[in-house]
Amino acid sequence: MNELLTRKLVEPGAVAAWRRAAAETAATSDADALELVELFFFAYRDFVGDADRLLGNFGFGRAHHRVLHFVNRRPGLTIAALLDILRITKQSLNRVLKQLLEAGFVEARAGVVDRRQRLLYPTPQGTKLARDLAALQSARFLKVMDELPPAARGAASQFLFAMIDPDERARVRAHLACAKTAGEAP
Amino acid sequence: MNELLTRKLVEPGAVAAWRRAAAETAATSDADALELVELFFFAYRDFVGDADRLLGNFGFGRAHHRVLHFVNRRPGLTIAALLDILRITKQSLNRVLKQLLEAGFVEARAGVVDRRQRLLYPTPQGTKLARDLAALQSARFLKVMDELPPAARGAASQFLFAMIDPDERARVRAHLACAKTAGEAP
DNA sequence: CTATTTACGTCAACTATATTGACATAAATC
DNA sequence: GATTTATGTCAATATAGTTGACGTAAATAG
Repeated sequence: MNELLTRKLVEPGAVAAWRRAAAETAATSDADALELVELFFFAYRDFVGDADRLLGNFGFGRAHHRVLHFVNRRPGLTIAALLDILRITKQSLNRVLKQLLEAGFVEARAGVVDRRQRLLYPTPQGTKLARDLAALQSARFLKVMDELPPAARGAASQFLFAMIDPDERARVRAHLACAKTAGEAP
Repeated sequence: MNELLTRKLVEPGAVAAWRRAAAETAATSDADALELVELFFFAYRDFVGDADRLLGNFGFGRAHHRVLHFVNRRPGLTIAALLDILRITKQSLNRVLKQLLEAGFVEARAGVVDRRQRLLYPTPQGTKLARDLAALQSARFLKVMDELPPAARGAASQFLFAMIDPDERARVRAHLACAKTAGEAP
């Protein structure tokens, strides 16, 4: 891949957007919005593709990835909290969670305050896989941030957060606040 | 929804990012990257949720949406081109495409230059549904762009494009170049 | 003009991920 | 003691995808 070519490619509707921004007429047109819709589709397609390949080696799929990821990020997570994050039914969660428990990537301990609850923790093996998966996806972001002009970097985070349903933002914020930095001492 | 609260919420890692950007030390840490991974997950979850509800009324799913969307955006698309965009097998495409054809949302005409090809076009009904779906998703982007500071708007497009695999960018660029503005006269 | 390749369709079996609905159990709470 | 809560589980079903094998008509190469 030619670097010059690559650099030149980083600007679909961005050129027009910049011109308008520069001209202080920063409205976003319907055509721009449609372009964003498609870019979001392609970006997500490639984003999840990375992890899919690694997961295949373990006989796991995306569903396992999501569970392992959030358990690793928030050790001690309850089933109810996980269901709330993933927005799936308990039957659906139970299938993949059972596999992760049996394969020894996640373990469940009875809750101390409420013994009905099952608190989920990653095993050392689970932590390692979660870290490897996170590394793949983080690498994409780190590379992207490197490609982007410094001024655009903070904007990416703002943009994604603004894309979340307003009534969901508080929940996401709470999740981020109590999340562990992945890959801490296993 | 309290406006003040909402405004305050638009800044997960963004605060830190801004401080660093202001301090001219604009490196992106692993922790920031992880946060972006999760924001991307939540943002995409909500993004597709909008359209899912409308599709349900027609007995269609996401797969139908994607096909209809790209046929509407690029009338005259061939099966091969569509397979290349969606990255699924022809068997998988055929199932949903057949349903869209039978339901009268898409029609296929034999290619003029190569009569083996089937050129796909939206019917008036298909155009309407595609437009309604696009309107839902565009609305989210338009609202987001409105929430964001003008300087961050162009960055969103740049960011998403940079998230796409480098070897895919030329293809995406070509697609965007020859795409029709959705919702043109049916 | 025959041979091969290409663009597409189709049958079949299978996997992964989700759903709804009903029922079970143990622990917490009223 | 009755009820609610947190979770597990059985069963049936839907959607979206896969691989593999085979068919057919049209374009193209020899």
